[in-house]
Amino acid sequence: MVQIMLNLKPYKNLLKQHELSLTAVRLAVLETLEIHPHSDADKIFNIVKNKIATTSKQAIYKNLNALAERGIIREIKPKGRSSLYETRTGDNHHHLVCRQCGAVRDTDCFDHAPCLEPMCNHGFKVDEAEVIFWGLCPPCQKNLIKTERKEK
Amino acid sequence: MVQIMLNLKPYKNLLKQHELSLTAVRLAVLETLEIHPHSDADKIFNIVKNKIATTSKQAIYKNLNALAERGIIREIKPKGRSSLYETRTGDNHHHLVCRQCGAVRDTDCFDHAPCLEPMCNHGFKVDEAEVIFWGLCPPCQKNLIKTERKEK
DNA sequence: CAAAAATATTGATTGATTAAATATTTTTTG
DNA sequence: CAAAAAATATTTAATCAATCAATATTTTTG
Repeated sequence: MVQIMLNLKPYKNLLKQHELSLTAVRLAVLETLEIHPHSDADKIFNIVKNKIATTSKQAIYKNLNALAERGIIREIKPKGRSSLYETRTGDNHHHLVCRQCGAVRDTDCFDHAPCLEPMCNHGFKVDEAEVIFWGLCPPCQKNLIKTERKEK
Repeated sequence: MVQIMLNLKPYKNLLKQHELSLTAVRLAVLETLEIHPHSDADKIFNIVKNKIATTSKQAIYKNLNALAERGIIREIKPKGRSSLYETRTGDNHHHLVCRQCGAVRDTDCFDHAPCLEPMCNHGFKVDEAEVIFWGLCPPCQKNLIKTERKEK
């Protein structure tokens, strides 16, 4: 098991600013997301449980919602999966999701904010563009080629 | 109640091409989606039930999945909502979703296919870009202004 | 450190969606 | 066109993520 030292001070300040108390579970959730971006509640729960054996899934969910509401973390929800969370926020970056294995990768926004300008906005006041690129990650592309060969 | 006559022949051909049988429920689902784009399974179920009183939600779900798998319809899933379906496919168009009332509107893809080109693709082979623009629709913007005035 | 506020834990519940088994409809074939 | 085969529909039960409510514990504040 690898121990990674994280500086949680910036988060502690951020939580204070948002009038959120500094609880063990909350900090553990943030730490987990720093190390494992794009995790879902279940995965976070299992990781946090290693540190805080008595923790509950409910606490994980509540914290994820509280943090996401305040923009401290960001929630993405590719269809067919549970919600995923990440600490990288405020840059409107996008995601690549593998149809096969579910791998998730970040990719930058095209420009400063063109993503917030749809072709026709129907009078909508747009504040967020959520972009998911669906496809196959490199390993799954290779597996597909192997499978195709076998099928011949 | 307004009766709208729809020509379902193109769909019948499409279903044949995909080796799907022409069942009453399936055609009713397609007809419903033509008239009410961005409907969820429950809404479709209720509308279809008016025509086919004995129908089941299970049949609706199975048909939606079968049609979506073959690209005959498209599924979108804004976070926090059930899956929505539409018959407009193949043009990689995007969606505007109102945070307040949930209204959904189509908006065209920016260009022919730039949406399929993320900044950095991490070696992914991308085949679809799913874009949801979040914001407020015109009526909800007005309501917000009213509410702000009242609060003063 | 004690009171007040916020959060955590526990247990039950919801809601969308899927699974499995049987009945019915649609398609195919002679 | 009728019977067999295949596909689909219906019914009932189950799953899974996520939320709600009530009580216990922790954190914050003065």
